[in-house]
Amino acid sequence: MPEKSDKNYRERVYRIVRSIPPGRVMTYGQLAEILGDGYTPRTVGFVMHGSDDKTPWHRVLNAQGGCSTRGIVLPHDKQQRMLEAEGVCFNDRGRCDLRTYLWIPGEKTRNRAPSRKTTLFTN
DNA sequence: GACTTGACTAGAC
DNA sequence: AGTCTAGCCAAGT
Repeated sequence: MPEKSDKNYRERVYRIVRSIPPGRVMTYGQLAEILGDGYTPRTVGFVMHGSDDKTPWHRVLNAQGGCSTRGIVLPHDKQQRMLEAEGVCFNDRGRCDLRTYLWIPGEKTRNRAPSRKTTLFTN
């Protein structure tokens, strides 16, 4: 149980993000839900903004399976490229299939399903 | 201490 | 399928 220290929750976020294996991705909402203490995707995003090089921030995507870097200093292509290097396939719209690549902590690693026509989860 | 901004999301139109 | 709105929390001003 964290004591709700100032920067404790941030480390918690980093820790979770670091636990994401290569070739897998997580969403801000998912992270917020894991944190649970009333944290929201916004907060997670803000934390990720100050992530270190040790944190695989590129494995964190938005709920739509795309990069929400909002064109700050990070070229969205960069993140996509890094993920592609790890085996994540993106469609023409720059979105990956979360149903296939979404990582859920605690779940067993399952083989990556073959690209099923790049159908989006929320059709 | 109030106001604004931000690497978000879900729901409504 | 795309656009708009409201809710949410933390940090900076």
